[in-house]
Amino acid sequence: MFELLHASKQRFMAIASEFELSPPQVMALRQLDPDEPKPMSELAAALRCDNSNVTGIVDRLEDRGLVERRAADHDRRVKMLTITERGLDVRSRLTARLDEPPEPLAGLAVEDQRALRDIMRRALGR
Amino acid sequence: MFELLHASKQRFMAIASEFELSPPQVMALRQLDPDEPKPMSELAAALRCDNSNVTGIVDRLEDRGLVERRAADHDRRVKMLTITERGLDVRSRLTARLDEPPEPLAGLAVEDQRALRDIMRRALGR
DNA sequence: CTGGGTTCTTTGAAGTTGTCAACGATTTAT
DNA sequence: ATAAATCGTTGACAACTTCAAAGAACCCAG
Repeated sequence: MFELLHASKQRFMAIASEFELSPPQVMALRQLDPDEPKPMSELAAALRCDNSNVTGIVDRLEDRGLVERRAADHDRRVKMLTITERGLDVRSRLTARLDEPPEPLAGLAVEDQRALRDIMRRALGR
Repeated sequence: MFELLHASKQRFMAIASEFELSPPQVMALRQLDPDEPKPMSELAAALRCDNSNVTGIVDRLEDRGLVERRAADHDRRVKMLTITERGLDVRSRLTARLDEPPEPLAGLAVEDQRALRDIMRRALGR
């Protein structure tokens, strides 16, 4: 189990660096819904980290033109995050890459893959 | 899958902070064999990070008296890492805690757990 | 045995992540 | 209208990470 987790982490970081993104930046991009702008605090909650941390992460994503801040209509304190066109392109290639079955699992028999999927569903409660 | 990884990471960090250790410190302690001193470079390889990185991590473990550096007999350049008595105590409690089945998996039926174990073995080539 | 190249660890600089406390702007409740 | 709560930012600090460069020790000619 530990082994698998470590391998997955390595894979994740390798894919992240393919796009010259740090792991938290990938997580942020992943969380951002292309159709639905999301406030900073919501992203912080999804990432389970402090609000002030998200400030820096978004700063760097914005510097690369992948994300945009915009003041919300209903409350000028909150900043809504939207993905730019470039961000969308990166995001889609990134998620495609991440959704590929990881190498150790890809070699499994189809029946094993199905069994694994079903067990996972039961474990996570759906 | 992603969900499970994220949950596992949270669990790992929670257990690490129970012992007031950072994740890399836990990884280092885990890698260290209580019976067999290991050189810094070997630890760096196991952790898949730069040698210079290990210096700092071991510094902090040594400050807490969990680990000791000792010059190797055959080559005074290499520093062998040994676990102190306190380190051994922490390490054993830590691994015990980490080896407990994670919550989402503990609730599975015994047959599912076995099937999962078998599939994992096949995936990792045993 | 002496010198040059190699290897192991450390140091320093730089960048990212992470937390906490404090602040400014804004909103909400009294 | 004033006070309290909320959102994002900033600043301080600690840890991790990598890279380049240095120091110490080793090894191998010559």
